[in-house]
Amino acid sequence: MRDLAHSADALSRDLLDWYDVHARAMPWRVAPADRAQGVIPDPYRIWLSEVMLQQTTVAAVKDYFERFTRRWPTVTDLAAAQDADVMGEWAGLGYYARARNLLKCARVISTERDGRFPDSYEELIGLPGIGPYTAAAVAAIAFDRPETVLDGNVERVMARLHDEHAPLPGVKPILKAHAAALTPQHRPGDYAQAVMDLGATICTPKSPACGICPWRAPCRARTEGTAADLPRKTPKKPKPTRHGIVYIARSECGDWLLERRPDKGLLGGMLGWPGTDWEAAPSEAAPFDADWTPAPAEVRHTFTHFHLILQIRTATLPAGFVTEANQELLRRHDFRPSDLPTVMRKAYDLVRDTLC
DNA sequence: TAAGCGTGGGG
DNA sequence: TCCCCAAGCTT
Repeated sequence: MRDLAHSADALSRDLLDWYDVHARAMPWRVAPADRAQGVIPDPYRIWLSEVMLQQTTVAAVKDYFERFTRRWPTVTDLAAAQDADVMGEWAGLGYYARARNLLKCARVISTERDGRFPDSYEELIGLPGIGPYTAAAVAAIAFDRPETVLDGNVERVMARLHDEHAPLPGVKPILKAHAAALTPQHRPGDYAQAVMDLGATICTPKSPACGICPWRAPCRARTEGTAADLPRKTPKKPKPTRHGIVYIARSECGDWLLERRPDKGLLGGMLGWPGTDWEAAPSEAAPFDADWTPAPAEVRHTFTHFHLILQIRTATLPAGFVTEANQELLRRHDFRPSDLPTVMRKAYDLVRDTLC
């Protein structure tokens, strides 16, 4: 790989100068001015925010972060929480394995490390839910270690800065090397956040604002006019459409019949309505015999790798109904629709007025 | 290693 | 409407 015309020191300095002025305020972030005054970030809040931010936008995370930290102010508080409460608070944020691993990790930190987070990449990586990105991010942001973060933003910024045309994910090691070469020993925590802010606000996927970029001078893709086309990616597979049926039942006194989904797989560990598997063609699988009423509308929902069309049936639960091991009968005041993953809440929203 | 794993917003 | 994408991890 060729070196840039500008030194790594000059680049990191220019970016930190830009960050000092343009750093976005976030609930978990210590502003650069406060950091300069000696304010230290709370590793628990940095870790929690980074896990929430995996494949998730800042806008989507903010409210969840506020609710989590209000309810569980420390990692020890979180470790002591009920599984169902944590899954319920995570509902709607997606990628639910994150919530299960979050709780596992909190319990390891709480019981095996006296509630204190490790401060190095090597000790962080491999904790439940902490991979290469999150380990580097926590080490850099919470502990100001000179680790290199490589997320989608940094990949894009590096691909453009060096005009790398080879497609992701194959080119990732090259981009990581480019990023590592720029990581400074001075203020590495602020620098890590600065590169990501740059990618999120200036070096955006479409129509990047090259004219106001602190790296406009050294950027090769800007010179070549290729910025908007980078990084290249290998084409994605088309999403198939699957079908299913959910069965929403209430007892005479208003209790709701729900199921706790198995930990592994789609929506693992989350609450949901009893229903069929989701496959190419639906087949009935009612949780009990009844005169099930088809709902007039159906749920359309898209997951990471397939589209789903979900029919809904409703019925009244027979008196004396006995729940299976994975089922729960939730009293009207104990049932919070916000505890449901979005696809299940959509089904609820379509029938709630006819059942309440 | 490539596939599985959510959701909401923007162009 | 549809596709892309977002501070990735696990198996």
